[in-house]
Amino acid sequence: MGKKHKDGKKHKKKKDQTEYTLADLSPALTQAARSMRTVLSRNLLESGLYAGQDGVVLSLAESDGMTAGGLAQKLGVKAPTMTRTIGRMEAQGFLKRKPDAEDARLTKVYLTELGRGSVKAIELAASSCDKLATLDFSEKEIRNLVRLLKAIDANLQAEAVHAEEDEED
Amino acid sequence: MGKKHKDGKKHKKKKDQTEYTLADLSPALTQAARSMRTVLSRNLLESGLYAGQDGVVLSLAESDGMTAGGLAQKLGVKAPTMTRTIGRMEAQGFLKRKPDAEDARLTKVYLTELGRGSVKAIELAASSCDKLATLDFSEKEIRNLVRLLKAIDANLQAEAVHAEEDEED
DNA sequence: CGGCAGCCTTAAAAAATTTAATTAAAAGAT
DNA sequence: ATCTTTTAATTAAATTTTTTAAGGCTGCCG
Repeated sequence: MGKKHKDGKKHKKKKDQTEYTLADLSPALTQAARSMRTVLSRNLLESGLYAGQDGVVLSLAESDGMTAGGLAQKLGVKAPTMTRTIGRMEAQGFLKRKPDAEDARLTKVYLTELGRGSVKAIELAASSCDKLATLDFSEKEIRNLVRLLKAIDANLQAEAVHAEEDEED
Repeated sequence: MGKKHKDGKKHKKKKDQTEYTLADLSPALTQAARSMRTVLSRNLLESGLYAGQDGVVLSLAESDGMTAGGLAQKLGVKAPTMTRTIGRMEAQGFLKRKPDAEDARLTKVYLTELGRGSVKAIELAASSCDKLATLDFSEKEIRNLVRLLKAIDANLQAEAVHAEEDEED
């Protein structure tokens, strides 16, 4: 039988100065986000947090007492998903629910001591992940990158809202 | 529609020139990717494609005859997931499997006519999405953005592989 | 007061992904 | 040359996650 050589196909690193175009954006973004989430999830495990929970803690750290719906909207998930996430996190002791005094329909969410303590761990986990991801970036590049990512989200969400209105039958 | 002027004279102490830091990266990336995928999925529906399938078509368009495992690795999913995706896409007529002549263990995957025809639709859908996302970006910004995203993925995947080796009990 | 609308939760259903186990084939060793 | 080990893909089972639909409570307004 013919012998099989399997060398030389491991890395195709010949695209050092590739001219990326707009068409490369969505796959690159998807891939980067997936890798990011993989590493971040692993880092978060040590804090007892699961994927998706970090955003809740950070949102509350920034503005405690957000409503469940507000969190859902901010984090881009549906209401039941947020309910489940909040429920689990409440069971884990990271936060607690409290009905709003003025409007009893609203469920406001507050960080507990544990939750507030976990903020640093999350930031550390995220920081570690972010640092690894941007090892060879300049600070200016990072600022620009974040700025563009936020702009992308804003541009797309404007359209998403528009399309949502279309769904009304 | 859209905002032409953004005076931003609210009594917020944040001006337009928000100083983003490394810590803003992972949430921004996650959010942007989610919004991107939401819009892209909606665009792809018209081609009969579901989420995750576009990457397969585009990979094959770039290099037809990839193995199932190669696709899985490239797209960052586990083998069974790729098997299922390929199976569904084969049933949909977008591609076909063919055992490798030299190594019968390998399943090579080739685009069909339909699959090859869908490339343009995917690129169009992605392009539409990408354009919307980067409405107000310069071309230079886009190139830089993609370059950085690719670098992020590369940096993180290096670590992901490393950690995978750690898992060996 | 009674109906309507908003917000959250629960329940049920659907989908997707991961782990583990199976089949098949190639490479290597005895 | 045969047997063992390793690699690739698939199948099966189970876990997890997300979406849709329905229910319940509250505030608002006629």
